Amino acid sequence: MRGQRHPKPEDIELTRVLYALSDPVRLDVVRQLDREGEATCAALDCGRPKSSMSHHFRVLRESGVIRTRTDGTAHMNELRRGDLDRLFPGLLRVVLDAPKD
Amino acid sequence: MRGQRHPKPEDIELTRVLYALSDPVRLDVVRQLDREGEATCAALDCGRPKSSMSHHFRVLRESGVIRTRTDGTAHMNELRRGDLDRLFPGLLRVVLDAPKD
DNA sequence: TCGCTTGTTCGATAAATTTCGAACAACGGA
DNA sequence: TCCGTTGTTCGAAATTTATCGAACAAGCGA
Repeated sequence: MRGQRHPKPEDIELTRVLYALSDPVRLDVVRQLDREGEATCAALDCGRPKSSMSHHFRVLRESGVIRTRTDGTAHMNELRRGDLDRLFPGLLRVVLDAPKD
Repeated sequence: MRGQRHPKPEDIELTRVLYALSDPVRLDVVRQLDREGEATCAALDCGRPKSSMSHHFRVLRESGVIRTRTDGTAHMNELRRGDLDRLFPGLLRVVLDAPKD
């Protein structure tokens, strides 16, 4: 439960971001974060065990899609909207507006 | 070298499209098709063997990103711009405008 | 029809991902 | 300090993907 790795904006790669978003569970997390702004991991479980969700959060985090902040024992997650909009203008909007598969 | 499977527009799924685009080789193919409109598989090899490229073309095709038309012994590929723009407006533009990783 | 060209398919191997229980670590409150 | 909560990390198994040579298929021209 240590400081997580977040890529610097200039290290965020399109292919990794697309990959991170290409999973239904992770996409669902992104949609929830869009609606709710911020949320703990627990609040976002998609019916999966903690260890599974932890994996998905890591993929999202290391690709640069979300930022995780430690708040007590909880981890607050939020979209890196600013960075993503700057790097890939419109991507987040397209993905969030798309009909759920 | 048979008739290929192309998903109907209503069967194109966002997560599959994102996945298809999340590979550097495939993304490169998409960029070339954007510039050149249409191209044979051979014209698009990225230094990989035919069998490898054939795999990538299939992923792109079955996800709905490209359409492949048989022309003699050659296969002409093109982006499914219309379908993609209708389903996920802006996605193609964002991806094509993004700086190459 | 023979042969060349273009791609697909098969098979096998290697690598990466996903999943999830169990153990561990950090924090904060009683 | 002890304990409950929140997540991460570890390990292992199952699945999926990527790669690429070799064999195959189809169209076209000589």
